This record gives sequence, C-alpha cells and structure tokens, in this order.
Amino acid sequence: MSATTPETPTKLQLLELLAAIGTAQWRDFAAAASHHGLTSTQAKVLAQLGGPLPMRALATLLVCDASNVTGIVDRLEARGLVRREPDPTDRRVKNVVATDQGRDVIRRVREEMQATHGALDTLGADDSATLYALLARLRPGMEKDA
Amino acid sequence: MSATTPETPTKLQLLELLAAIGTAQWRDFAAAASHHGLTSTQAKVLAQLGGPLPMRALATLLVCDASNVTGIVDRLEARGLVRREPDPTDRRVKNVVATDQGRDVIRRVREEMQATHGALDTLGADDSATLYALLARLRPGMEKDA
DNA sequence: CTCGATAGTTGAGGAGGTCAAGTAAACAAT
DNA sequence: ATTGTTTACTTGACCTCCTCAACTATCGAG
Repeated sequence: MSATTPETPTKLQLLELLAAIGTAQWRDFAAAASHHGLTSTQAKVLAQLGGPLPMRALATLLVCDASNVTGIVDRLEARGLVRREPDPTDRRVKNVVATDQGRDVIRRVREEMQATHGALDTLGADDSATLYALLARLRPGMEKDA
Repeated sequence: MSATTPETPTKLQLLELLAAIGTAQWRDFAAAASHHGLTSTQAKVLAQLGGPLPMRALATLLVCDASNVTGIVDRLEARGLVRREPDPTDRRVKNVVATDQGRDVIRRVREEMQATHGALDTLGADDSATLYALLARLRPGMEKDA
C-alpha cells in the first residue's frame, strides 16, 4: 500500500512502470510535434528520413500497409517537408527525401521534448550508463515478433 | 561507428533507446489486443477500468477530448465489454464499468504480451531492482507537463 | 516474351481525434 | 426561487490514420 522500497519489484510492477514511461515520452513527442503543426505520425515519418527511403521501406519501418504511407507522405509533401524522387535504378520506386525545411522541423521537435530531456538530465553519468546497458539488454527481446 | 561499449552514452543515444523500447512495447500491446478483436485504444481504456470511472475522468487520463471517449465507450459497450452506469450522487455523470467479460479480455491481453514478458524474464532480480529504481526516478520528470 | 513478383496508388470504409454547439444537471448568489 | 455560470456528456462536421481489395507500371526469370 505504501511507497515501500522496491527490493525486488514484481514483473507486473516493472511492466507498468515501463508502460508509464513509454506513454509519457510519446505524449512529449506528440506535443512537440503538434507545436509545429505535425501529427505524431507525420513527425515519426520525418524522424526516419536520415536519407532517401523508398515508400515500401517506410511502410516496413512503420509496420503498416503501404497504402497508408501514400497518404502520410502526400500530406507531408503538401507542406513542403518532404519530396518524392524517382529512383534512378528502379522506375517503380519513389524515394522519399526530407527537404531542408523538413529536416529543420524535425530537429526542432527533438529539441523541444522538454519533459524527456529534463528527466534524463537528472541522471548522472554512472546512472545513465547503467540504464543504457540494462535497456540495451532488453531491446532485442522486445523487438522480436511473436 | 562500431558497436562500442557505451561507457557514457550520449543523451541522444539514451533517448533513441528509450523510444525504441517504448515503440516495441506498444506494438506488443497492440498485437495482443488485436488478437482479441480490440484496437490498442480500446484496450488502453479497458486497462484503466479497475473500478467505475466517469467519462470525464477517462478523457483526462487519455489526454483527449471528452467527445472522443463517447465513441470509444460506445464501441466497447456494443461488444459487451463495458457498461455505462448512472452516478448515484450526480445525475450528469455516467460511470464506465468493465463487465466480467471486459475484465477477462484485458487480463488475457496483458498475459499475451509475450515479447515484453520474455524480455523482462532475461533480467535477474538484481537487475530488475536496479532498472526499476532508475525508471522510477525518471518517471516524475517525464510526466510533468510543459 | 511471357509470367509472376514487387512498388506504388486509389477507393471504400472503420476507428481515433478535434472543435463547435447543444442538453441536462449541479452550483452559486445575493 | 430564479437567474446565471459551470460541468458532464452527446452530436455532427470534418480531418488523419489505418486496412483491405483492386489496379497500373515496372522488374526479373525462365
């Protein structure tokens, strides 16, 4: 009942905490994106565009249907944040590229995730390293598909 | 460039890792929900219903407009997973309550988050406690609103 | 060259989301 | 007590996200 020391937290407690952190980070991201007139999905797509990416690759990354990407990229393109370029080696594929404006916007969104940045700043170097190591061990298992 | 030891990870690396874990967990949750014919939003609502909750409280928890909750609860109610009950002390409010079937479904969804459970199982008691303590320190800062 | 796979789009339709407007009930307020 | 303000919820219009099925264009193998 009380806020006792978590000697050995139950898996359920850990799960709940992980979910709460994930939710909070997502809200932070969505809020920052919204300040720049973007939905969280649009921002997520923009965040993937380090370089040119075919529509299909984008759909794979987002784990969604290809037809969905068409609409999202349509709207990003209408705002001038992204361009569709023909692929020189395969005339079927269209590579999506972030424009200068697009790169600028997503950079600012990342910078403006204040809650997340603030929370991470409360951790010292040692704690950061420990957390990083633990999460890195968790990651491969989490990304395995059923 | 290579996968070097993360002596002191940069904040950006930590941020990226945290985002990846959050995304993976969310996908796991959505997949489990989908096995039971639920969207992730519906499952999320069901997960909040430990006890009766007014529509308004639900909207606050989900950080969304109240009119949105109307539709979500409509669909849950149509499947018999949830009931709207009049509040005895305030005739304006309708308390949302999970039915037996609703409780059952959300319990199974939680159990079926295999990727997440599997990943957490790779951690020993000590590591779990350490991770829990670190995340618990992060949480309050993350949930602060800008 | 033809056949089968792949990349992308379109259209239909559902779910999630917002905003504006409306109804009903609670709460003041002297 | 009646008048006015606030609160809880719903409805309707409208957008984005998302899936599925169907279509076009291109690629690649035999």
